[in-house]
Amino acid sequence: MQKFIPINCSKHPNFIAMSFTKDITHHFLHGHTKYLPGLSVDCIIFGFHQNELKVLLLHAKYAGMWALPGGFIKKEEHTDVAAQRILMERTQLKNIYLQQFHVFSEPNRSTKKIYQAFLKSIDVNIESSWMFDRFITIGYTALVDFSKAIPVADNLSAACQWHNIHTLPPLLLDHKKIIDTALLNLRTHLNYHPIGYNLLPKKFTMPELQKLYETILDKKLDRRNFQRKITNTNILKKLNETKKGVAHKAPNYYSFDIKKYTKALTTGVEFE
Amino acid sequence: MQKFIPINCSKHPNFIAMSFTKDITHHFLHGHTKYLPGLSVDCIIFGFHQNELKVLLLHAKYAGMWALPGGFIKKEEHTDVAAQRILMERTQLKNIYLQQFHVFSEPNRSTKKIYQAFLKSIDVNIESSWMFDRFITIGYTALVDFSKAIPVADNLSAACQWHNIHTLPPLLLDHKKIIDTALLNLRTHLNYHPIGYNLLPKKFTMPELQKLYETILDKKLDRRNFQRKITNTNILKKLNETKKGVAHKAPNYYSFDIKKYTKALTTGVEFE
DNA sequence: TTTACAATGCGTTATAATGACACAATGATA
DNA sequence: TATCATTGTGTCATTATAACGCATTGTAAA
Repeated sequence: MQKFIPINCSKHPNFIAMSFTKDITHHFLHGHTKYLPGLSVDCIIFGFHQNELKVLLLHAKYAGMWALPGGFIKKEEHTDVAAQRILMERTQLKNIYLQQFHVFSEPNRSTKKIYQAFLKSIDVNIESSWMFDRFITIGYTALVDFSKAIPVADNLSAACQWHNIHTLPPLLLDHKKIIDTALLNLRTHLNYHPIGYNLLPKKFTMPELQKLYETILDKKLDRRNFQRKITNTNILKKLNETKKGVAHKAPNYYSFDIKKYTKALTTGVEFE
Repeated sequence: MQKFIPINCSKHPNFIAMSFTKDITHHFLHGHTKYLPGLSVDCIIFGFHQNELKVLLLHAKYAGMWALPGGFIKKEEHTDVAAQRILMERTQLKNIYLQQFHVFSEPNRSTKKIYQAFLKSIDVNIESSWMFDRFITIGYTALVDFSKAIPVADNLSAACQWHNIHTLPPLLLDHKKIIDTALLNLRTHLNYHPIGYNLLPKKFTMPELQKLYETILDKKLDRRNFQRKITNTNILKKLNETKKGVAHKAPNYYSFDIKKYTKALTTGVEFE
């Protein structure tokens, strides 16, 4: 016979589940004392890996489907700070390029039924909750270095994973539309601002940078014209180092001139 | 001696004030049953008149200063619809170009003290109200035909007037910052999208259109190059009509080719 | 060791876009 | 009828862009 372990003890086999249930219940019943009601932040976290543009998604336990990493805004918190906090919790990264791009406010933006079914499934009985309300969400775009981000799921999610922008799974609510809008926004942004500092490693080759642009714009660019245009923006520093262990001619390494890059972020550079 | 008139009667000299007090009290005590809490919409309504870019402002009774026309979002309302509603109430105009551009969420965005002083001044005693909370606001930019708009104040305002963008009075809270952001946004927008359809009368002359661009961009443009660039966008129709009663050579009238204009709004046109 | 190869780095050329400016046409006013 | 500020159209030099050529490089196959 199994030895008795008090259910409050972390060694009890049900401990995680019990703590989870307790947390969930508390969040549904009392979350509104900590967070602003009816308003959330969703982060579209873009990464670049193996020549593919990726988005970080959570597999929501309560919905059985994928969703954008999001969260709520504390009573005295700036939404930008809330977004930074959420981004940090999901990727372990600080000081990341992050920018609000659109507010989504369809009147039917509510997961009430989904939450109710979920709560029933875990034997939690909650009649009413702030979480059942309609939510208006502020979309934030983040660009992160894929190799540096460490995806971490929240307690309502079973997984936190990168997904190819072109092969997205079915998504919660209007999250597909939110991602589409974010991508369109990123493309427009790309034409008038430098990009890449947050998406590429410290040093990178010209073909890698070009691939990034091609991936985001979803079209081929002329190799030689690309090099000339990018070089003319003056945001790059050519390093005295070539990539090793590659077939054919080894490409040179570059890094961003962060001073000029930052300046170009505000003043803008024409790209195409 | 003055004849007695029941205070509920519209002929009573205090009627307007009484109704006003009643409306205010109801709004502060029960507004949260109709509107989403802590969230508002502010409209930056741009107009163009006598070669000046104008913004529509309200003189807030409760603050004794000017403020942006704004309002709240109904429980089941899209924020775009809320903005349209507010715009319509202040200008009597429907189907206006309107676009959200930024969310403002400083933690200190609250007019609690201002409201409390105001309520005290009109002998209304309200201890707590949803209106005392911190508000996050969604900024919307509207472009309207100055000559068609009919400014109407709301019941919390003493006046609704156009103000020159360069000579703005002191403004409530962060409203100055909101206008600045809207203007920056408008300038950026101008470079890649057609503009003018909502800011000019149906027919207009080339110098008038140029003045609009110059006013928004706040710089001089070459008359001849401007004409060529605008003409090349193909969004104009040259009318067989010249402006009458002007000294010197009479300029031709133009109107927008609304089909091509609308297309250019989505696909974009380069301006400079 | 030599050669082939695929990718890189640096050009060239034709075309289009841009900025600066010239000049004739216009039409109310003197 | 002459004046003149303003408009409409055109020119030209300069710059930006797209399309493409070719030598260089370093690995891998011959």
